[in-house]
Amino acid sequence: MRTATETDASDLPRSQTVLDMLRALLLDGRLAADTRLNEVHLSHEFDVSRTPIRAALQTLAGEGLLEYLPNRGYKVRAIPLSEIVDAYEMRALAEGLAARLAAERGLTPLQQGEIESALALGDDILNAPGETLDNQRSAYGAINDRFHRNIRDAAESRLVRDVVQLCQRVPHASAHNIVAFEIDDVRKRHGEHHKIYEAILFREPKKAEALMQAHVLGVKSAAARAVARLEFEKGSSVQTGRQRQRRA
Amino acid sequence: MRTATETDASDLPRSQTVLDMLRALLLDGRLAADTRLNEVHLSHEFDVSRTPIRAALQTLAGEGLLEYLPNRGYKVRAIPLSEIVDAYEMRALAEGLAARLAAERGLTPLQQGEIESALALGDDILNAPGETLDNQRSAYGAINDRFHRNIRDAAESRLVRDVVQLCQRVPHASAHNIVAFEIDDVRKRHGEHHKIYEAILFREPKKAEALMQAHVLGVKSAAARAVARLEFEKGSSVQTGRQRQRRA
DNA sequence: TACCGCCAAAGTGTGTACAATTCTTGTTGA
DNA sequence: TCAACAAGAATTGTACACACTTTGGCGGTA
Repeated sequence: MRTATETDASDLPRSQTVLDMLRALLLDGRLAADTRLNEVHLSHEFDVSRTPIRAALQTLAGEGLLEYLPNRGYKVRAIPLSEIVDAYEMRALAEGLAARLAAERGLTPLQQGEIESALALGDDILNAPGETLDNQRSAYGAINDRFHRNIRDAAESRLVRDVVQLCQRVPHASAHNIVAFEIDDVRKRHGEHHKIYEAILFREPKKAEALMQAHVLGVKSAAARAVARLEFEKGSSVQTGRQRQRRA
Repeated sequence: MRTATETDASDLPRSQTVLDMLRALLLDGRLAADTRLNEVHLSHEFDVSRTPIRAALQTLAGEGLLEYLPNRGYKVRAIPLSEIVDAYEMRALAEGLAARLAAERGLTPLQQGEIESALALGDDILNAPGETLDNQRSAYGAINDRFHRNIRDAAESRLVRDVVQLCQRVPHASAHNIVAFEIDDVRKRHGEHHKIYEAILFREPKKAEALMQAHVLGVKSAAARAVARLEFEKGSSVQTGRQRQRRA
């Protein structure tokens, strides 16, 4: 998600590595909630001094992944389930606004090309007969990113970009979970992409906003279903392979 | 706006002062856009070492007030007018969501009391015959804050809180500008507060959300009118006092 | 036994020296 | 005159030392 050219208010050349690695750890949930992060320990772990460690921790606290306690350092913030749900609600509003602004301001030829190729690639992937479902889903993740990112870019609003980023940095609230979706859900979302693009292309701000809001909320439901399915499979039987195949 | 108890992912005891002073400078627009901030210079200015300065700068970059360039330090980010407008649009959505969530989850007796007293105080202030208009407006600022803050608290969503904070930290996009509003605008906004509170009290999420969105967008328009009026007065004549009185 | 205060250990907050990078400026050559 | 280059200055990036705060344990006292 993060690129080197992104002016991200992050920090320093060397700290960059530390920051990215720590953030990945947190987003993947590999660090338990309420775990306290010792600066000296981390500095040995990453083989740097405390200075870049502190910089990274401060940035992560600013992103809401860590909690800061004066004179007592940082600890992993516990994310309540409600916050993950809220992240989808908020993102629906923010990306809806992005779609509206994009429809108002119009697309550059480049953005238009990017989006159309993303849509076409999506069509191909979802219709490819030889591919396995898992391959289709994981390949679709990148396509999905490209579609949404180009619309956000077209909105030309830093604030919208920041808010979406804030929502995506809530652990487990990212669309990367698409790999666990039902394939029918992925198809449905892709169809919605087409409709949203049309609305933006035809300069219908209200329609684009409404469609995008519904789209993201649809993703929320699909994610909830995916989580419920995974929980069910984990808890009920060891034959997850058969169940996954039947339901997909 | 910031209190000591707020877990704000900011930073360190001593840096706190530096951070707050620098932020105030930036929000008031007292530092020109693209000004580069020299760490050594600032450390002499505030009579601390570079360490707390760096911490403050990093936090401010995270808040979007500064821009970070690797190996080249921080500079004041230029805020385009469109971003101020976007901040109101985004805040309308976020506070709308807050109102909806508050209506869904309900108010605590304490929040109910806070809001009702804010509404009553507002009624008193706006109806007080002896007060000057300027006094009324500045006194209303705190009331306004209290109303909105309690609704956000009732939403119990960290993300909503963060997004609103992000919007309010866009220079010139804060409701503190209320001191420049037409007094009739302030009266209108106050009336909307009453309606919003009713909707939340009667547990009407959709209605609360719609009313709050319209309310904040109304504030946007009022702010735009206020800015236009100030520009007009500044550019047209020196008799600002008489004009302000006539229009108010 | 329960409670209080003191002390030591651990860990964070700050200052500062030094390394690495970027910017400035003066010089040289065409 | 201008461009390219190089040396020096300025500025940021990192490491590390030390001061302050917090915390947990220990012993003494009621």
